[in-house]
Amino acid sequence: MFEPATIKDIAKALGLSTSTISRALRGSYEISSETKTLVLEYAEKINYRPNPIALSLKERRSLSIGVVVCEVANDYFSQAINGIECIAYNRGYHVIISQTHESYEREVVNVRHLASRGVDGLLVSLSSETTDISHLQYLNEKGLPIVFFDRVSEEIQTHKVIVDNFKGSFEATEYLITSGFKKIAHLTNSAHLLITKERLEGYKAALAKHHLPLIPEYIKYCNHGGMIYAEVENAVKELLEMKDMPDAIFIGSDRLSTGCLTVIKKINVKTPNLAIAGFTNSNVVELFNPSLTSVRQPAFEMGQIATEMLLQIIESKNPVTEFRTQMLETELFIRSSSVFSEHIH
Amino acid sequence: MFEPATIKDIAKALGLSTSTISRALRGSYEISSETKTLVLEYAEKINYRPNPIALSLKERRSLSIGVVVCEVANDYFSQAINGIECIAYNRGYHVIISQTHESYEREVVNVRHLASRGVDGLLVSLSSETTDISHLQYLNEKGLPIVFFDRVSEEIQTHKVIVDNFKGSFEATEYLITSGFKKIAHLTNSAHLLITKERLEGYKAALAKHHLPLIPEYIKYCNHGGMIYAEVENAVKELLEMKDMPDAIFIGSDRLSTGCLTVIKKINVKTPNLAIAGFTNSNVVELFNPSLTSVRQPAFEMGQIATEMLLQIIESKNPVTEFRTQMLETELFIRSSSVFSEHIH
DNA sequence: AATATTTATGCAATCGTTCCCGATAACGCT
DNA sequence: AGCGTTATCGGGAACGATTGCATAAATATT
Repeated sequence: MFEPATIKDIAKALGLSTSTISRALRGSYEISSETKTLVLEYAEKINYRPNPIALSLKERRSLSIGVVVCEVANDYFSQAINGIECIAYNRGYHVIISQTHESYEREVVNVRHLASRGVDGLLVSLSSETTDISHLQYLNEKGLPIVFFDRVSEEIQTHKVIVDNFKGSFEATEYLITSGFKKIAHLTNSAHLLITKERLEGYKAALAKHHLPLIPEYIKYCNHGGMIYAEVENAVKELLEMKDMPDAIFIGSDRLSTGCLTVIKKINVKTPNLAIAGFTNSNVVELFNPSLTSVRQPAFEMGQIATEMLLQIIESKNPVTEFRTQMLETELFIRSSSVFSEHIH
Repeated sequence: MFEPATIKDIAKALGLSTSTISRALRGSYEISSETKTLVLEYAEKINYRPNPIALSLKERRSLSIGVVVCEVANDYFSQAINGIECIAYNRGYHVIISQTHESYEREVVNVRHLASRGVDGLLVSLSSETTDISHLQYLNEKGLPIVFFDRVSEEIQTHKVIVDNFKGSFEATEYLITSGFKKIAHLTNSAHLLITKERLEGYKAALAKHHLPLIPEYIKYCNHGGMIYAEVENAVKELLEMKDMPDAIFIGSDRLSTGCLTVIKKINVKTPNLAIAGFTNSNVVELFNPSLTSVRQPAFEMGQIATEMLLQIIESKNPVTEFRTQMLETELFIRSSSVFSEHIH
């Protein structure tokens, strides 16, 4: 089958020892230049590539990092992975991606799998089901570098990359309010997630600032983060069937934003005065109808920063004990979905 | 740092040899049941996991497969990767993803990188720039299993998963024609790709069947597959600025479809009678405005089938010489973008 | 010419695991 | 008692690459 050339093959062919070959290939000063060129030319000829697996075993590292996300078919995460891959490949690392599909159990399995596979570090964005993080805590304490991005854990001390969820949420909600909407619902992810809490707080703060009442029935959680369509449909329907129906919905997650629009389109409810704003990283959000005022996260950049942080830990000589949490800004893109005047006339 | 327990640690702790431990852990018949339980219990206690890197070196396999696509932030490919991951993880394989960003050079680098990293096989969808496939040919001849999906090469004999591009293209074009459109342009990917040729043929055949002229100026290629916005913008503008402007555009690729809609929206051209149909796997295509009649590929299923094919080659005892090309059907989703009556009144 | 130094190379251990052998008992059979 | 058989375990060589140490030859120094 597939048998790449080894250092032994070169040694045998040239009548030298493997150590000489190894040194010649790495350009060691102890090897005569004639031998060096001899070895290099032959290696080139037979297209020799060092076996990274053997190197991993010896060097006790794999030059690969593991990524744990809920799924790749998601605008935010696929963009973040782009950023991760961009940095990782430049620094000679492979990226191994695994998806939890928002399941705690799959998260545990994947994390263990990656760790035992010998990744040098882990980039993690928690699943919406996860409350217990001992599987990560254990590995982290054992010395496996971990960096969180977006969906972080407060219980583990390590580098983290997040956005200012409170502010992003506050701004979007306030924008709805200043556009004339008074009854703003909040459709959001699982309550376990820190991002959910932070975004909820931003929403609450905006209501409070403008002296609007906080109506608990207006807040709908989707524990599967929109992975199950029925869950989103139920939540949206419940909002639209309330006797005191909201006039706007602020949505706290990427998948729920598109999910909510899909539901509204599908059930074909006449919602002339319903404004919608939400977190999403869709590149085609301006094409949506009903349109969507969006809060966009710098996904690509977050992936890049998280990867740089991880590689810093991995490649650091002495154990890293000082950790930082880098917070980036969201961007608000205003579209007609939340312009009150467009709806009333 | 991170130092997992090894078989040697167990051997030393229990006063046995490494061979005995190895055999006990694998349940060999030569080991007494007392020793077995002793070893198993101790291994459990210290949470022993076999080192997959050492195993890879010994077994000459890595239990990982490489995936080469243009990018993951693309509806079709992220869905296909979902299918790939689904099968691979169930069979105990890791998935290593690399992106070419439609660059031939990056494709060569990534393929070499993956091969030298010791993946057991490769799932490939060619970049739009690729014409020379000797980098894959070489590895394939050396015995590295490769399976193509979607963007396949005719020059390599191996398993392939495709859709009936001709038919999908024909149906969509014919639908535009029977909806009353007579001047149908074709915006498509790089001419190098087989899918481009097949989709062009389907388009041509539909025109021919309905006795419509084939106008060469109506066919626009985007050699970067839509990765560069300006390329798409130019192509669309050229179409819209023709004196005999087309009344419909049929688009041959996922990214170009959304790209084209974005251009039309952005340049804010009044196009009341312009119908648009195109290949796309967007899950939110029904939200688009202008709307888009879409040809959808069974991406998830294609990923699954390709992975099953690859694992079949990898795990086969004797060299596989009989290869098959599995062709799946596309699905046409009709939306108002291409309903003539909606535009004329 | 004898010794010191430099130059160029090989040996062997190492990483964690498996597996082909050999070794050592205990046991059964004639 | 002598032999073969079986059960149970250890030794050591792989897998591919690196590297400290030893060694040999060549050259330089006194």
